[in-house]
Amino acid sequence: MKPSIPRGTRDFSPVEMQKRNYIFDTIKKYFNLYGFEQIETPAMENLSTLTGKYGEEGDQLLFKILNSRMHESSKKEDLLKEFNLSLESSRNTDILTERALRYDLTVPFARYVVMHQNDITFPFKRYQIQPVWRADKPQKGRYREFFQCDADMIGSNSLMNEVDLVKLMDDVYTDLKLAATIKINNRKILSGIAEIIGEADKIIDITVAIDKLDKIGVDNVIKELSEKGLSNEAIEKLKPVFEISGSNEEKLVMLENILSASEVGMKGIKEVAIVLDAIGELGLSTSILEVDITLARGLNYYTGAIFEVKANVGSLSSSITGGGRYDDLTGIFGLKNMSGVGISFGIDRIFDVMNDANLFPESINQSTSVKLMFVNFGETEQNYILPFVAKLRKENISCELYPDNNKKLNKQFDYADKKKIPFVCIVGSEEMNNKTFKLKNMQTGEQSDVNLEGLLKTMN
RNA sequence: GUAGGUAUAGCUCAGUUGGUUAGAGCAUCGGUUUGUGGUACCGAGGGUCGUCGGUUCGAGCCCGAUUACUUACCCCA
Repeated sequence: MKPSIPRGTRDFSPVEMQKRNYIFDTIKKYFNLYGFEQIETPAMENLSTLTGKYGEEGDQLLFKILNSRMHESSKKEDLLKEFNLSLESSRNTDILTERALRYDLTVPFARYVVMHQNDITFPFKRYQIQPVWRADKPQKGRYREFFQCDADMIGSNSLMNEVDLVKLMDDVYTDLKLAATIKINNRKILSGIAEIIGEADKIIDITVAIDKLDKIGVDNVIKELSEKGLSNEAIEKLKPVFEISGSNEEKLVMLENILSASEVGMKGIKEVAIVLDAIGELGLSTSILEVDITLARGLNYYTGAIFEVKANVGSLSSSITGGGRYDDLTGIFGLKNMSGVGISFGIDRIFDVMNDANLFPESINQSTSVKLMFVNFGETEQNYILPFVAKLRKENISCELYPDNNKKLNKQFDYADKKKIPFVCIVGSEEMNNKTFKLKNMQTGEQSDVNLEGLLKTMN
């Protein structure tokens, strides 16, 4: 049998893990620094917990888990009926599937908050670093299994949380030496636009179309909108929105003119302005903060600020971080008035960008931390060396004894070389008699006889 | 869902207008070197050419179908 792994999943080599951990550690460092506490939730959730939270598209991308032991069921007729129905259209039936793999970390977090509300002190700041699964068609920068690094604060309406998150993103990307543009928008502005032109129910079509402005141009966007059933006068009213450009402040002024009659819209503008002002005071180290009214984000649960980060380097055009504010995600689970805001770092895409642009420090291109390998000549030598290995390890020196005692020396040296182990120690009968160690520097090729003291000294 | 590309050794890939026994590099193993790697030289093993069917005297190559992988659009981290 030829081995393979499911499409959209990957194995990670020691070198890749070294690089991934470099990103994980950096993100974790700032999560802790900003006061977030770590939690974990199960890989699978009840299907009912997940459905309806991500919009139609998201629901289609859920990896559902087929119920087990269906062959033992006493309701095989019902099973068969449901199965046939599900061949006709997408449907979720408990009798066929009642669990699914998590699609993101935000909804499971909302579920967690409701379930553990008595133990939580609000506002609650949590972080979570775990894989999520989406039944998407894989392509560049898109995987079916990938890690998200989420930081959310829930139980606070303050816009200072948004400010904190922008600073956090800037800190992380500055530390990673990855030039990034943080795009910010607000769902209330989008609602305002839809309200003003009198097509509140077409808000998604409108934002999707606006999003394509720089890709396909004004004319094509208008064409697409009229195909979606937008009236000509609505499109006329929408035209000023297409013209919005300039600095962040200029954009907001233009928006104010357009949305002055919309209460929600004006509120959205004000929210963005407050965040911009605060960031203006604080300053960002390397990232650029940009108001982008075309930023829509499909996830249904966002109600306020929306964030999306793109790398300024590399060939990946998709976002490497996303997030926003959700006012009532816990409501559906029975806990009202719990506004939350959060962001999610997409570590796999960050990895791709950094690898592409050669942003990893040289020092982590090594897979092993082993400093010294002892050559293994045979059983006698092996037994003689073992206590020294233990001693070195007690001194915090990472070392190993070549495990097989019947392999030729060139084989053993080859192993040390491939693993990039910097020192090899040779102990045979001669060295045992003289109580010395023959130590070879694999980089320079130099070789010398030392006693135990000398060995420890060189290794430290 | 729509549209392209690819499939040949463990890996990365050559393979001419269809013609004898399908090749290379890397990797593996052995040797030059039984106590010395990274360099060099010599040698060995490893293939139902993704699968099924068709055209042909003859198919890795041409045609059809199918599966897997991959890229773009949509959407997303």
